[in-house]
Amino acid sequence: MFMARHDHQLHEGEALKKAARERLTREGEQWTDMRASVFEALAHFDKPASAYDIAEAVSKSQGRRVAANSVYRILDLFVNANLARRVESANAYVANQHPECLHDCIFLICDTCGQTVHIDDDSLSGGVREAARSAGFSAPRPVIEVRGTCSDCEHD
Amino acid sequence: MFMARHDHQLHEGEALKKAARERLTREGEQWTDMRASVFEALAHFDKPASAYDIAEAVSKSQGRRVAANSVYRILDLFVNANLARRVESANAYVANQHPECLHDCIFLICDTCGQTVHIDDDSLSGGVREAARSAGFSAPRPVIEVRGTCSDCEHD
DNA sequence: ATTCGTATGTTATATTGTAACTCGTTTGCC
DNA sequence: GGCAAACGAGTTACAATATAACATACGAAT
Repeated sequence: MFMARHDHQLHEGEALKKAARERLTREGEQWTDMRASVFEALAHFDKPASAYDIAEAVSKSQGRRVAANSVYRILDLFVNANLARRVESANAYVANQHPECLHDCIFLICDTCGQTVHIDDDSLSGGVREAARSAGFSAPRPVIEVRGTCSDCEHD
Repeated sequence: MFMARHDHQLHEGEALKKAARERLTREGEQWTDMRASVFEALAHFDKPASAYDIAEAVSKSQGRRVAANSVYRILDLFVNANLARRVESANAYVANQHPECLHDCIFLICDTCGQTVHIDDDSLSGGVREAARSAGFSAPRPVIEVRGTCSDCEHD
């Protein structure tokens, strides 16, 4: 089976941070220190991170106690602005590697190690959207995730 | 777009309860009073119910305090036995209307009223499974849900 | 200077989910 | 019958996730 190809850029490190900042400001929102800290913490995790994980990381990097509360607010903002995604079946968040373009994305989450890979396949997500529409749902936002075992964990 | 058709039976009321009991006993599990109560409570909700919602309903029907704890155990059993499904994006559960056959199912959840409809489309879910496999994931269990607005709530 | 909007802090609380241990009943075995 | 094993459920405690309500800080607009 063929995967939909991405010809847009995947950002990382500083480039990702810059792309995120630009995206957020283009939305008319501010790129504050706090938001930068939260984004940085989020981007440094190599698997989906809970709001509390992020609160802890930010607390460390700031040398003061940052409440989960504030992190939730910023994560909500990020999700709305397409800077981050929520992984529903893990109650956790990941940074979006290409905040400039909209996709329904598909997460593959390893039940063993928690590693999560993110694929885009607009034909699949489009099919799901269409199915929802023909059932009378408007403004559909597909949540497509797969729990399973990744190839690394399979070799045990 | 065409929907995969279901030619199997949709159960309701007593028939559903009977089908659930048969399925569970065929799995080698017991159909106890407590399990019957939980199933009944679950089946009576017209939208996904949290474990705590169910605990409350069961408490009422039994005239005594039933802890959420016990309900969770039974819900897990039900999910494993295909008597119920978990709606990940709502942290809630629904009864499976046809416990005798396996499907990856797709939930459409109205963000306004909470109503949830359940569709099966094996070509869509199969596509998601395949995408996961070709990314190296084994034993894939798709979670496909759509948040949106149902046709009833659209007319406001 | 005052007011307003926005971002964040602070505290409290609600909701969802597990862990650990106990008790009672049934079943099978001697 | 007596006993142990297996299972279902009760009970208590707690962990993890999420939201609500209100206070404070600060810059921009009037």
